[in-house]
Amino acid sequence: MVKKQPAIRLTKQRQVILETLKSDYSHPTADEVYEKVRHQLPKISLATVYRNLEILAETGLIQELDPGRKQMRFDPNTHAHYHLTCVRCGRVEDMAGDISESPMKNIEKALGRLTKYGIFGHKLEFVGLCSKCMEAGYTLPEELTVNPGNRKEG
Amino acid sequence: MVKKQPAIRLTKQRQVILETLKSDYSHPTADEVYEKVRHQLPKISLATVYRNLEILAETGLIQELDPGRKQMRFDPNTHAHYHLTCVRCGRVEDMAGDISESPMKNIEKALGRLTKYGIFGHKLEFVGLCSKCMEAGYTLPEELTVNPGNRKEG
DNA sequence: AACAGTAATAGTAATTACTATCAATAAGGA
DNA sequence: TCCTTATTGATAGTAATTACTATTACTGTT
Repeated sequence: MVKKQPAIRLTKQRQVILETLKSDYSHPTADEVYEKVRHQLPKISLATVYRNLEILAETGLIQELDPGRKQMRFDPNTHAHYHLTCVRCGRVEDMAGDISESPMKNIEKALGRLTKYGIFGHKLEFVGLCSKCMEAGYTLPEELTVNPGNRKEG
Repeated sequence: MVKKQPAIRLTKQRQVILETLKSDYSHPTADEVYEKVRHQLPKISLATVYRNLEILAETGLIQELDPGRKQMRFDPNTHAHYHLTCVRCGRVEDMAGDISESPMKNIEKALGRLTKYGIFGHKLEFVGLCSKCMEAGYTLPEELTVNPGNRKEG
């Protein structure tokens, strides 16, 4: 006898949140989604947006991104792909072209043996300044001694 | 006439924070550093610890890590190296062996041309369960459709 | 050694990005 | 339509960090 799992209801709010995100490839934050959704549902609560983004991500309908800043971002594209994050403004873009997955998978396997971790994936983020930030006069840091992905962003 | 930049004073607090971290390769969080430092300086303020960790990281004496969780971590090893994060307990380890940097550098260059970003680095994190979490009975997620680095950690 | 200028500190309030709680509401099957 | 319970809006709470402020203490100069 398998316990029946709770049905996921298709509420108006959930529907609008999903539709809004599905047409937005800017990798918005939760509050950006909230602002957009409010045009259609002015009374929606921010908590509802957070709750539904989490549920939609768990269901696999959207992807939750953690670009190494304080805010999560959300992506309607659920295929495995890499992102590019601007260290200054936080903009996130899809990576053009594709980096082959297989050599990384081999590295994962070797690592699992070496470290006794159960490795199940990796996260690869390229960081830099987007063209807008460069146009605004921001420049690349001159000297780099450490993995720049770990630098503090402005 | 170049404006003289403010001198960075070597206070007792700063000294103890640096020494404490330099002998701690567990990649501690700010509050873990705070607890350790308090043994020597019971009256030190948490804000002082945060402030100094930031300054030390900016100065390049230590490295600030963002392992994709809510808390920053700190590393006395300022050489470029990769880390391994447990998605469950947040433990961070140095990656054993070395992954060659050069192919990644080539990818960075190609990406810069493609995207018009000023790419200056990348961040590569392997994620999984550490041996302790596996011993405690936690298992790897069965099905993965997306880049697992973006999954919500428990 | 006394002084001036200012970097740094302790203590605490404020902020940010969520996350939990809970009474009221509304899907969706019987 | 009725009933069960998933979901909602409103708001309080939380964790990690950051800002603020009065006070303290270096450091170079007399």
